[in-house]
Amino acid sequence: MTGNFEYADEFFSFLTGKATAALARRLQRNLKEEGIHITSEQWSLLYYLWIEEGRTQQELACLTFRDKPSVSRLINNLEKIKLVMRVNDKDDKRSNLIFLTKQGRHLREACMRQAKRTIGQALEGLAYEEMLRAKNTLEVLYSNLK
Amino acid sequence: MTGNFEYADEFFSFLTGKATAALARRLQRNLKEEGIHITSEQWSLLYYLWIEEGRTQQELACLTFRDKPSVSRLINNLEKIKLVMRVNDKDDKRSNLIFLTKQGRHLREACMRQAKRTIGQALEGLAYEEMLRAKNTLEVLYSNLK
DNA sequence: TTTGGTTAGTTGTCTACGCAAACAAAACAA
DNA sequence: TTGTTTTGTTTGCGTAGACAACTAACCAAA
Repeated sequence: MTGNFEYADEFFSFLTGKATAALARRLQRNLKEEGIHITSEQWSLLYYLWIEEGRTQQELACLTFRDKPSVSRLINNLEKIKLVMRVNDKDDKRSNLIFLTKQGRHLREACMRQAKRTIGQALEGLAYEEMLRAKNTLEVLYSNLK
Repeated sequence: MTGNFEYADEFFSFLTGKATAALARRLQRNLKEEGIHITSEQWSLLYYLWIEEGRTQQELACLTFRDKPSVSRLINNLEKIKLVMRVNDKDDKRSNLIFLTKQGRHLREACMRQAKRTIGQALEGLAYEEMLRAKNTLEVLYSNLK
C-alpha cells in the first residue's frame, strides 16, 4: 500500500514532530537544572560514546541518523567545551576516532539520571505495556524510512 | 513517579528523535518529487493555515509548538516565496493575521497527497490498531510535557 | 491621564540541520 | 605503477531552532 492509505490523514500529527520537540526541550531543561549546559543533540551523540568510545564520525552519523557535516560540527562544539576529542586513526588516516575526555566521561551519570527523569515525566500515566508498544511502532516506522 | 522510573533507559530511543527526523526528511523528499520545494517545517505551519486562515503568529506558535521568533522567521520565508501574507489586524494593531496567497491555497491538494503518501510509507506493515495506539501514546506524551 | 503590567511581534546571537561541493587518504584496477 | 573510484571529513550556504532583549500596542488601576 506504500504511500496510499485511506486513513493517513488521521496520522498527520506524526508529521509535525511536536512530541519529539517537546521531549528534546524537556531533556535540555532537565539537564540545565542539574547544571549541565549541553543541547539535546549533543546528548544524543554523547549517549553513543558512553556506550562505546573510539567511534568514527561516520559511525556516529549513522547511529544518530544525521549527515556527516552535522556530526562534524557537533563534534567541533563538543571539542570546544572539552567533552570529546578527535584522535586521528593511525591505521586509516582519513578517519578520526572520537573519545570522551575525563569531563565527558564524568558527565555520564548525571546525564543518564536526567534522561531517565525526562522519560519518566513524558510517559507518566501510561501503562508499561503501552510504552513498549509505542516504542515498537516507532522502531518499525524508523526502519521503514531509514 | 515523575522523573524516576526504573525501566526508563529502555525508552531512551524516544529521546534521540530519530523516527521523527526520518519522517520529516521523507516528507520533504516526497514533496520535492512532486516539484514542491518547501521544508517540512513550512509544511507544518501551512497545514494549520489550510485548516483555517487568518490566525495570529501567536496562535501558530502555539499550534506548532515553536517559539515566537521561530514562527516570525518561518513566516518571513513563506512570504518570500509568496505562499502566505501578513495582514495587520485592524482591531489589534499588535497582531498580524496570516493568510494564504492564491499559490499557497493552490498547493494544498498536492501537499496533502504527499503527506498521506509519507504516512503510508512510514506505517507500512503495521496494523491499524497499532497505529492508533502509538498516536494515542504520543498524544499523552505531548500533553505531559507541553 | 498617566503609570505600570501584559501581550504580539521583531532582532541579535548561537547552535544545529541538510544538501552540495571540495578535499585528502585509501582502495582498487589496468 | 599510475589512474580511477571510494571513503571520511570539512567547508559553504541557506533554513530552522531556542533564548534573551527589545519595541509597540493594549489595558487596567490609581
